[in-house]
Amino acid sequence: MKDQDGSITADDVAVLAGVSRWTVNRAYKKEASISVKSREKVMKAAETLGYVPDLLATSLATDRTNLVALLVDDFANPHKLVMMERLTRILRKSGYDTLLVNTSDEEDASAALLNASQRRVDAAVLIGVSFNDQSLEAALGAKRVKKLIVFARMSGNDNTISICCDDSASMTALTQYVFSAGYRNPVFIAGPQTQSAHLQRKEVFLSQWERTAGKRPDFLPVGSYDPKMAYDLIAKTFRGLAKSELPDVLVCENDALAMGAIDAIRYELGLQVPGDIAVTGFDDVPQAASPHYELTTYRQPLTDMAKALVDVLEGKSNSKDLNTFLGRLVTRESA
Amino acid sequence: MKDQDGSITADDVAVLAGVSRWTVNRAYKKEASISVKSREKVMKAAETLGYVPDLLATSLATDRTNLVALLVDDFANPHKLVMMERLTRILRKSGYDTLLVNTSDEEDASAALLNASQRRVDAAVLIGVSFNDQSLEAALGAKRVKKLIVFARMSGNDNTISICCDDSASMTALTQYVFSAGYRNPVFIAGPQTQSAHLQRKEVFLSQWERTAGKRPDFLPVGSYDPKMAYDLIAKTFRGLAKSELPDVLVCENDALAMGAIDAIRYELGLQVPGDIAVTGFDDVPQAASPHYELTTYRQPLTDMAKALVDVLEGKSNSKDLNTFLGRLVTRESA
DNA sequence: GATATTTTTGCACCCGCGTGCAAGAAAGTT
DNA sequence: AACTTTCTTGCACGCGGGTGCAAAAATATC
Repeated sequence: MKDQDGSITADDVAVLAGVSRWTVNRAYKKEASISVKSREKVMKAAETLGYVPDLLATSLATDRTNLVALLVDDFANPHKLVMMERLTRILRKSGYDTLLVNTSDEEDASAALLNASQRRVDAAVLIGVSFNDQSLEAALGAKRVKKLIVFARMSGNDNTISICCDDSASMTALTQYVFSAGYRNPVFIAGPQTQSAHLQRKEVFLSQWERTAGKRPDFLPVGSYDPKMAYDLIAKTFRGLAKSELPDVLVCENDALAMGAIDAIRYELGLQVPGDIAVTGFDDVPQAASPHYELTTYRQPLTDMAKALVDVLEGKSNSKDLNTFLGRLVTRESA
Repeated sequence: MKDQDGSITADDVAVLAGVSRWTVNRAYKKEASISVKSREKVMKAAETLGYVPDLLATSLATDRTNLVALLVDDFANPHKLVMMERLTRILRKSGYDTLLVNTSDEEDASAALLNASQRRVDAAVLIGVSFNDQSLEAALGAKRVKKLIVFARMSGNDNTISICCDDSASMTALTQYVFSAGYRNPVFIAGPQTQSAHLQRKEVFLSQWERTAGKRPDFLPVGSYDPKMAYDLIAKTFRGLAKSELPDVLVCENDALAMGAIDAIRYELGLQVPGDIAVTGFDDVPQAASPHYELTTYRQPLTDMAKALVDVLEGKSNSKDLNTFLGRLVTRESA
């Protein structure tokens, strides 16, 4: 029995179909020169044998794996789950599979990256946050990685393609909304301050607000996009302050921070949201819609961004301006 | 230049080191018979050239990819994020990479699965929920998948290895806790009722409670492990009922449902948790600890389970009793 | 110093499929 | 019918490395 080890090769199909192995493979190639008869014979034989072409061998021969490494380092943020779902689904639709690489452990990050490159991924997509320059550099150092893409985040590195929504436009919209809603004393809750790949939300908000309201707001950087961390920091920072010393709105860099903020305001400061302090987020994670948070936030056009990613992978990305995606402000009760 | 296309092969290293290609490869094999001198020469040459063995070629030759497909179909449950983090990290530590396969789209599920098998994954790990029998069957049909593992869930299929915590023990503990806390009128909030791979929590709870309190509780099946769905169903089911008609505790199959339940109780029924209706969950997702939920729940020993998974992958799993992991009850304010 | 052992190394062939080219078959021309 | 042109097909060789065995080198034995 040929298939006793469970693997049927093109050769097996070839003998059954009465053609050569190469004809078998041609049958699977869309634009191959092969007669309809042969293709049918092959396909029928393939079906009865349960043959499927081996992607390993194909990849080795073509130097194209149709594999994308997705580097994630921040599993505390529920938005990552949303991104993963969207990316894997859309990538799959275009024929790509996703290698999930956990880079949350600093030590293992470069090893994991090296490993992915040894698998000759067609591209590495970073949806992490605290990618310090070493990690990025390591990624670039792995020559085998043909493309390095920073997703949903700007990149300062030239060897990198970044696909993200227009932080400037989005934060401007948010700023205007917050201002016109009557808030006058905001504090910006920022995430980790990274160098290579970062968000511009803080800068945009601070300068936009200054331009609009005349004074530059304070900001509070949280060590990571973790609701708990935001909770603790906000509790620590604002506890015991008089009403007049408190901000009237916390503009948070994303929903993870915003949810921590809301909890802290309610359960540590004993205040109302939005009555005493309003809160805004960014991302529109599923939980943001819960009646408990009712978070005013900004939803990125993830599907479009993912499609742009596919275009980049297939080399048909027209230009470099992939940082101008526009999402939409989702206004709820929290501000 | 050899490396103009970015790929240095063992041959390149061989000429630099002045040995044959085979000696180069031997240098990378731990128990290979090679003189220390040669190994050093090779390693030095490899380093200056930046050589790393190609995993694609290795996999093809050895029929071992060190790749595990992780099939996920339920991205609404934050616990999935926790599992993914844990699994990817521990698998990586043992030399495995993870292929993330999104099977949430029913149509694409089998295609995705087929694709994974074409990559000759060493195993497919299901951490999904609504795997109906077709999906499972499809997975088994893909001969190339050497092992099929159902993680954190029982499997009725014999060709499948299931690694999960002891639903019986855990739910018994939970039942006892709830009963001794004085609750007498529980309703069980169940997830989708699947066949092949399912949880036994409902059955265990119902029978345990019957044994303890004398009467079999009602249960409410939710279409998916989605907080929103649970929210809507609970709102619809209990709205307008008199206090006496309401349960005093909702025992939920997992935290996702429990969080939806809590929100519904508070924001739709206008009642207190746990004052009017208490709630318990299962999984101990990060959000369960938030002051808003303070959810009493049960934490599975994910790390141990992941390690057991590695044992299975490496073929050194002693027996079939991988369903007896014990977690611990985490008691908080919600019940 | 010659022979027997053991260690190290090289090599042919294989994993499953892709590419470019040349031979063979089919279709089109006059 | 003989000859072109076009379509199909087969094949050598390559992708990068693993395996088992035999030749070569190093070491041990008497």
